[in-house]
Amino acid sequence: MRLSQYFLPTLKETPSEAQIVSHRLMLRAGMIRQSSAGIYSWLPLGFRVMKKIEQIVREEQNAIGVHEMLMPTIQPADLWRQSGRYDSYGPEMLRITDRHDRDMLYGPTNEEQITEIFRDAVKSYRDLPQHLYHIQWKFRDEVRPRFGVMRGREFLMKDAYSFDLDFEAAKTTYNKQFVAYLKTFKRMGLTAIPMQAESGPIGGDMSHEFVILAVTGESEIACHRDFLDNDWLDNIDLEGDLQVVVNAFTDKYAATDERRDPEIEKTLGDDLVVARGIEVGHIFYFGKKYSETMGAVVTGPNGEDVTVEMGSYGIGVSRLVGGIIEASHDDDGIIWPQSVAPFQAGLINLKPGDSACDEACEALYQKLIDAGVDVLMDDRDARAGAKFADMDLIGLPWQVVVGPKGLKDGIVEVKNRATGERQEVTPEDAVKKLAG
RNA sequence: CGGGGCGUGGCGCAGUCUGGUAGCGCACCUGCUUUGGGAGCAGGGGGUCGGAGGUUCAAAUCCUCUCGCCCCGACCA
Repeated sequence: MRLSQYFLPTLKETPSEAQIVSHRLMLRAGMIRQSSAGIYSWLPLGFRVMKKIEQIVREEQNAIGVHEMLMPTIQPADLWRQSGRYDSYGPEMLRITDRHDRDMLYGPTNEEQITEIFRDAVKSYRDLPQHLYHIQWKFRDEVRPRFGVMRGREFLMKDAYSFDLDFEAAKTTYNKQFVAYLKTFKRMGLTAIPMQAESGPIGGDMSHEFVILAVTGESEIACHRDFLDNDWLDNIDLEGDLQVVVNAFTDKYAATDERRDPEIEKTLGDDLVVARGIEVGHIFYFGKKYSETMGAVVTGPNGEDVTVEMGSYGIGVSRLVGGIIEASHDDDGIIWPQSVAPFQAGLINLKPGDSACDEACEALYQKLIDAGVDVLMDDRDARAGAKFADMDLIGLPWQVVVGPKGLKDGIVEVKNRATGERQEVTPEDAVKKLAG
């Protein structure tokens, strides 16, 4: 991509409404613009990151055999009357009336919708288990949206729903998602700690929040120090026995604020860490809560009616964009992990109009593309300082700087955004380095 | 929803107390000079001060109402 032809409206100054670092950086880096409180437009750069995150989530869901589908954003109120949640959900639910005066709502979640689909289609235990997900926009009319996209009213979420015949099967499904979540967040360069959590208005017994640590985190958490000194985490074979992996994580103490246990914490002593975290995922087993109220029943092996066991598994996709920035930035801007970076590298032409620079950049640009490197070339007629500042701000993992001075010696500079390390190499070596 | 703050050009702000029809920096346009970490000089365009009503000879400034946004708290992916 050529920056001269791209839409990247960066800001030198921070808009006054943005307080926390991810919100500030997302506005300054031209990733988002606010439409109204808690509702954002995603500009090209931000959209790319969100799509990268979405794709990682998708791949890990597909890998455990969950099937992708898509349910609507607008749902009929009657569906929610069946579960009783139309009345209990409260003002967080955005209620709409259509032209025929029918009660509708903008979905804050999709348990009712998926349960209706399931119960109308699945009648025999032979068709179990079923495990489905979609990645769709949700709306929750928060009283007080804040923190930019981390606590918006409109947000993109992956939510999966499982249907099993009995508790044992449901537990296995839960474990699959548990491990899939570990892999998903790890791929994004995050350390997400599974924590015992309240199951909230969705209800249920077995529930874990996946929390990433950040000083600006929204809530306090407590956990065993081991989660931070995470070399043992790297030694867990995520491909191994599910229950063993899940136990490895759940055996160590980790709890959200409302679930903390003073007794256990006393025994931990110096191993106790209290920190702030951002919830990026939440998995629930809630048994028959919806299957009972909505009649999701199959015929069992002995001809008896069996009310199915359900669970739901959410990941805040749009929230993760902000969450990753909270976990990975410095004074100059964002530092994207490779896997979610909007481009892998930035190519800075320090002197557009200079034929040596132009030719070297065009050649490098093409070679990088040919080598499969997603590159953003800053070919704007701007000053060097502005280009460096913008490139640091948008946080691409690598920067290749091409200027007249280096070119005299046949050299370009490769900078690692995360470490700040710079190397002077030939253009050929630069391509090798980035492609490798 | 309780408490607090703020709305003045694209962004950041001053001016409001002590009314006299708008200013600064950045950004933008033109020209010249510059060119390896957000350039310099000169010239230029853009706002009627969130909105409505009121007081006054005169309102960004005073009064009333209203809308929006932000922060703390309660609540939440």
